[in-house]
This record gives sequence, C-alpha cells and structure tokens, in this order.
Amino acid sequence: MPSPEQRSENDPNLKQAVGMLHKAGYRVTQPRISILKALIAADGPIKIEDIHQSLKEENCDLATIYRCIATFEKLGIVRRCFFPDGSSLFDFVVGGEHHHHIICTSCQKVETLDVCVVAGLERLVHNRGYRNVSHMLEFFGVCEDCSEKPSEEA
Amino acid sequence: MPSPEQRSENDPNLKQAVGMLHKAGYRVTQPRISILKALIAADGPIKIEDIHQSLKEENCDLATIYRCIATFEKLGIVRRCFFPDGSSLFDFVVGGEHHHHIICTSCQKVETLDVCVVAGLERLVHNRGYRNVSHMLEFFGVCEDCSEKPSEEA
DNA sequence: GTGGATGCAAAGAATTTGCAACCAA
DNA sequence: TTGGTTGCAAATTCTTTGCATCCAC
Repeated sequence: MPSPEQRSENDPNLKQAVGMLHKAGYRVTQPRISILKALIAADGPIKIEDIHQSLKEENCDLATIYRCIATFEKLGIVRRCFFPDGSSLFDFVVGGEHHHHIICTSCQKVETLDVCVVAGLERLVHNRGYRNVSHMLEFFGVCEDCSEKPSEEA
Repeated sequence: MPSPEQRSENDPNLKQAVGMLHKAGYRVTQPRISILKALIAADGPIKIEDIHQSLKEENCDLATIYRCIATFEKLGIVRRCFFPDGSSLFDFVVGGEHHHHIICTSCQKVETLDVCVVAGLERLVHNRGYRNVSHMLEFFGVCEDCSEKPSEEA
C-alpha cells in the first residue's frame, strides 16, 4: 500500500506538470517538485505564504517560491486568482477542467464552481481583434456558516 | 459655455457620489472631491499612482488617496479590478451600468465590455447559501495594435 | 468648537534582485 | 562540466499607521 508520500510522487498531474517543465527546458529541481506538491495538496487556490509554511521542513526560500510560481504561471501550470482585498492566490490547473471560485469574504473559504459560461465570451473578445485571450472570474459572498454566525464585532 | 472645470463640478455622477459620502456620514473634503474627479476623468480603471500623478497640483498625499479609495470602495463608489500581474485598479461605478473590461496584456490599454452575462450566475451562488454576492470578471488579451506591431524584443 | 480627515514621516508587508554556491542535465 | 537554480540578504515597491494639525459641519 503506497504511503501518502509515494502517492504524491506518482500523482499523474504532478507528472504532467514536471513534463511541462522539462519540455520547456526548465530543470526539475527539488524545490520545484516540493512547491508543485504543495500546490496539488492544497486542492484549490493557495497563498505564497501558505506554500512557504507547508514547506518549512524543506527550508525552501520565499524568493525561490516567488520565482518558481512565476515560471509555473508562464507555463500555464498555475493560474493566479485574487481575493477581494487584492492579495494573490495560485491555483494548480494542470489536468483539471477550467473552473472558477466562490470566495467567502468573511472566513475566506474557497469553493470551486465547476461551471464556466464565460468561455463563450472569449470568442467575442477575439472578434474585437484580441489574441491570446483569457479571463478571470471570481465570485465573492458571505458563506452560509458565516451568515448564520452572529457577527463577531456586533 | 461651461469650462471643463465647471462641467466636472456639475457632473451628475460626481454629485451622486458626493451625496453617497454625505448620506453615509463622511465629510466632503477637497481631497475627496479631487480624487472623485480624477476617477471620473479617467473614464475607466485607474491606478492609485496615476490618481496621485493627476493630482500633483493639489499636492494630495498618497496616504490620503489610499484612505479615500478604501472609503469609496466600502460605499460602492468605486470597484477594484486587477491587472493580470496582480496590481489593483479602481473603477468609478456610480451612475453606470455594471460592466467588465478587456485589458491588453501588452500595452495595458483598457476597453470596456458593455455586456455582463455573469449576473445571472450570482443567483446560482446565492442558491448555494452565499449572501452579499458579487463577482469580478476581467478579460485579458493582446490587442490588435499590439499584435500587428512586431514584438519589441524580437 | 469638535471630531473626522489630512499630511508627513516612519513602519510594515509583499515582492524583486544581485551574487556566490550548488546541482540537474 | 556548466549554465540554470537556489539561498541569503539587501533593495524596492506597495500599503498602512501614528500623530499633530487642520477644516467641514
């Protein structure tokens, strides 16, 4: 029976991401693998700082994480998304369907919304003469748990 | 014939925003009016730094701009939106239709997209138990001008 | 007159960069 | 072997905060 360690080693999405690095001519280093695993384990958007926390055993430098994430973003391995306060999160998108999120503005819980009606609109943008079109869509709201709870500051 | 100065004084959207400030119990100060005018004049999303630039005659402090924008955002006078690199822009939304943008990832030109098919989806999010639902949608792409130009670094 | 708002300066947070040592290919 | 990558530390950039002064109400 594979340990969680082994399972994550064999994760097909990890393999695919590593393949993308390799094919693009980037080196497959220990820090990069660790960061990819952290992104996959997060199973949703995650903050740079949280990646750093989850990698404190590996002693991976923050600057390295910023540099790797920038590389991953360029290769389309991760996608940047935003909290309403402007902070950035990164979402591992290899091997998954295009999707969006619902972010609770109170507890910051992130839920995945597995529909995307917007993709069709990209065609419209393309017709306006734009190339390499992409989009970013996030929903914000107060989740059920938070709205049932009486406000802390009340 | 009114000068541009006078016209902006009488802008109904400015008046409405000022009314919102007033009704919420905030003071209507010179810096706040100047910042609102800069936002309106921008006619689209604008960076904090650009507001600061356009107000250099008024000698308005950056800290003041940050504080005012935060107030405006809370009152729904402006809406935050994002460049793909994570930097924040602010869009004056009083008296306008809900809309989205197409941002050129090359020259950073911002175009307004006057359709919003997403509003209907907010209902879906609401049905999941979320309250105070809002959303953020931006399109990114390389505009016609930029894709016709041969790349600078080529 | 009075409390909220501003300007200034300093603190804090987030992100980037230079460079020598390191290691994946 | 060798150039891409990392860790460390310093630099930059972005944003917030404390506080005395000021002004909108």
